[in-house]
Amino acid sequence: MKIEDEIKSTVPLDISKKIILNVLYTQNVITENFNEILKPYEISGEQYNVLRILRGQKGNPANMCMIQERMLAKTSNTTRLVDKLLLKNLVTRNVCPDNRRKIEVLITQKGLDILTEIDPKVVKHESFFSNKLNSEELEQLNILLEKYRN
Amino acid sequence: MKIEDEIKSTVPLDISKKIILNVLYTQNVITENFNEILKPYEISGEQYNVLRILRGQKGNPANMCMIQERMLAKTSNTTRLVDKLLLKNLVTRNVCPDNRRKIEVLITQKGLDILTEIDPKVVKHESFFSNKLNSEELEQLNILLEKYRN
DNA sequence: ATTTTTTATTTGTATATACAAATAAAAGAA
DNA sequence: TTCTTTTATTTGTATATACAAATAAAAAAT
Repeated sequence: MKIEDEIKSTVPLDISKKIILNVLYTQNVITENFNEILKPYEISGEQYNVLRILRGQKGNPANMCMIQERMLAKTSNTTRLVDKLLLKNLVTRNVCPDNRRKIEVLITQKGLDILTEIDPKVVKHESFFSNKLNSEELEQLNILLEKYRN
Repeated sequence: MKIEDEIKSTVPLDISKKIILNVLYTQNVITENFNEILKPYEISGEQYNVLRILRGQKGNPANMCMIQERMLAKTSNTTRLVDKLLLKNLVTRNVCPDNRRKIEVLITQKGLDILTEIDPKVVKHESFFSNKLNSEELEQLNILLEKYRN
């Protein structure tokens, strides 16, 4: 479906506006779809993102700054996301002994187990969208998005 | 900058995941940039979106359902967005005489004036991104996004 | 050694998202 | 006409975003 139809636009839009709307709308579709996957696990998309970053640390603790700069939304409030994960025992949080300003955050086994359970569903989610394009188109879309953003 | 660098990914990502992250991250960049434009006018991106929809009605009142289905984020809470706009006298809200379940929302002259002031900045914002691609690439990006989303 | 600046994190506040439940009027069925 | 269903909107609650200000420890400057 064309973006004009998705937002029931009455006037024709120029290509610059269509692309902006298309990126914003596609993000919404992806996110809504992903939220459905996460619902049974009672974690939000941003909380999942933090867990994924922590797993990527492979046992090394992450501090708040590190998590922040790896987040997609650079203005996410990492403190409060970690608070929520802590309540669910999916992470641990301790003051760094070398630098008492820093906080060491680690994913727990329970956190790792949840990610392992979600993993195949994430792959399916990614395929659901990417299957609609052939591999050449996928590469092209990725290149164009990066060039568009600069 | 490649998406892996933006999120400081340590492991190589496959193309399906890269595109998802790229769409989500590009949306964040576009939105942050657009928020900067709106800041002096003290309206949010979603409030701007409602005003834009109301202007598109060309004097005909819009009801909540109509606004909702024209929004980019289909789960936006239109009632509360209109509440905020009402407080700033940018819209009017009245019960529809023909169907007392429906609400007629209209943009005020003050609302139209603000949009007129913002218009050239929106064009500049759109160009800021689209200037990075030639017209063939723009068409291609638009087509690929729509095909990707289905 | 004390003061200033920088760095890391937390807290506060307004707005928005996501989703469920409540309200209330209109339309349709018995 | 009365009851039931559908439609349109509002309200409640938890979470997240956006941004500014506060806190506090480390590093640098005097």
